[in-house]
Amino acid sequence: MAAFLSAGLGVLATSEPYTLTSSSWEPRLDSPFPSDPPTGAQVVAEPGKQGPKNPRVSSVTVQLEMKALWEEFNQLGTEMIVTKAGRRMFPTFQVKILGMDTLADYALLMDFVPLDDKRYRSGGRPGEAAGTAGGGARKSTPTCTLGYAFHSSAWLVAGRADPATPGRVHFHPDSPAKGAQWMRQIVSFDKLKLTNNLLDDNGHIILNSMHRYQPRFHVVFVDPRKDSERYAQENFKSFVFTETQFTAVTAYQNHRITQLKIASNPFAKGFRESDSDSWTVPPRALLSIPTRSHSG
Amino acid sequence: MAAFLSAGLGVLATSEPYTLTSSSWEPRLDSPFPSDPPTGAQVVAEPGKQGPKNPRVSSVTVQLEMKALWEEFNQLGTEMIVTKAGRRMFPTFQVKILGMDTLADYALLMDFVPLDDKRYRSGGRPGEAAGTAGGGARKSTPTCTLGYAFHSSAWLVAGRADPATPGRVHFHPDSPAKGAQWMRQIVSFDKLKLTNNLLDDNGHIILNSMHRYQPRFHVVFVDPRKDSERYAQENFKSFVFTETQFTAVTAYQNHRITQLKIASNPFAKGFRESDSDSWTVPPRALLSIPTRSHSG
DNA sequence: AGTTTGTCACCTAGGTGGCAAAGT
DNA sequence: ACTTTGCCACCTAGGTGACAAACT
Repeated sequence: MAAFLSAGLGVLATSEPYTLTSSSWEPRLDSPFPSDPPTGAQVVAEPGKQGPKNPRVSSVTVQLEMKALWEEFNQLGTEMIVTKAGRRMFPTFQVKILGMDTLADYALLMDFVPLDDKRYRSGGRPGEAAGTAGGGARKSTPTCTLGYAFHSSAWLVAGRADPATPGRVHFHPDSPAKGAQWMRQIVSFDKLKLTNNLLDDNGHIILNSMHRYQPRFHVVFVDPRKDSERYAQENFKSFVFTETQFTAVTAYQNHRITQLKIASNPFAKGFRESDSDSWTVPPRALLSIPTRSHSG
Repeated sequence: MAAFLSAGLGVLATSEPYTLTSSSWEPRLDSPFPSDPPTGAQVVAEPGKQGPKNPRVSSVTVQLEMKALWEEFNQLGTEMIVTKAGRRMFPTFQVKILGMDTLADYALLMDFVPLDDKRYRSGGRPGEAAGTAGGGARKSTPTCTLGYAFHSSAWLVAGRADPATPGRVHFHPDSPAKGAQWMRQIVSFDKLKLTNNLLDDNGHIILNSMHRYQPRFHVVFVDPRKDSERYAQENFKSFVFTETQFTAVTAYQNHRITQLKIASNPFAKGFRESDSDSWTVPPRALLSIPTRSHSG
């Protein structure tokens, strides 16, 4: 299926750690990680300088759904489980799209870029978190080990990142489709799964456990011209929502992340306490995840 | 989504009762309905004269999956439940496709045409089935009320067909896709649902209960030419498998149909008797229904 | 009397985190 | 000591025919 786009994908560099390309920022206090850019500042991501763009994509605007929930997770340091068989993300990455050419064909896809070149570990005891890290190449000073309880204590830099995994992308299953179709309702990436299996042959996204990642969202205009490869650079637009960054883990490290997942993910309802009034998330966070269908 | 094809759909006439356009046939004894053409004779349907065709579709060949199971149902007189919310078909219509241009785009769709202009009812007592039908406009003589037990007794003609329902079509959700993708594995129409709700707004197939229908399968080459509407007639090819014809019902009329559904549909396992050895269907009939996915 | 509707118990299919055990 | 794996109970989500009640 993805053959129609393969040429255009070369333009998405996925190997180097992601850095914000636009706007300045100041250190924030609510992140458990050093040197984090601020989040939640923009409703619609500013993709920064990407060169001249086809108006078919330059006018496209994207809105992150469940933004409040993402921010709630991000303040604790979002973790996403990776398994051999592949695990969905929660929250699910969902967007509302505006500004497409209703009659043009677009493909939507996601990929994940490393947020830094570090490997983390969940070690030590509270108090010695900042000082006793192993043979790490830690450069920046960890500014905060805030008031949340880790499974053991805190995130420590454990060294340089493991070799980069194959930089896979995930096409939304409905790709390609007309702009009108994409804009009709919320687009949900609920089929996307994360795995730590380097040999995965199910097409899942391969990530290294204990590493941090930034999801990216790409809108690609399917150029009908025969020499469309020549225009690949102008025919896509990328969006980054910093509040969706996360640490890949094989088991949750921060117990408050676990509790928030249980409180907000319908599939984890079995682990909720009987009284369902003590949620920290608003009820709308529990609304069912919209899906898109072609058959209508 | 279907906009790219709407012009081409006009060529599919769905209003008049379907009749076999090719080959001769003789009366058969295993059908509970009068004047039924033979079934199961051809592995691949012969669509008959459809005018000159684009080689992109003329070389396409289609093989019905679960053929043995379809025939088993057809010998009893297949019934399909229709509900207000929409009900899936069982068996599911599934095909294996050969002969497509691997690089060309195709859309696959189904529609349903009336098999005759009659309305049926499930009336009378055994023995008086053939003679005492109500004020029907019955023209042909019912030849067989074979050795199976109806809920009451037999299918009687109850009069002329109700006004034809809106002739909806169901696009396979993966449409459009490359020939290579369609041929990679079995294509399953398991998202298709039948309804008796004339006001249905879920895009389901609308049928009249107590009427007989012939499912049809259409392969449409998505012509990249700007004036593709001009070539609509040559760009599609239709296939009919007579063993898939059925009567739409709101509740099963033939108890042997019910039992065969229970025996062969995994979702009806709850109604099976404890010993699972007394099936009349081969174990392969119970294999899971393959689905196709774009995300790989 | 025949047909349709809505509810139900019982399934399939698959997404949760917990947890013990294994791995490193 | 920390991380990963496999299995589990418990969910969501939705596909079955049975059945009683309603409809016509």
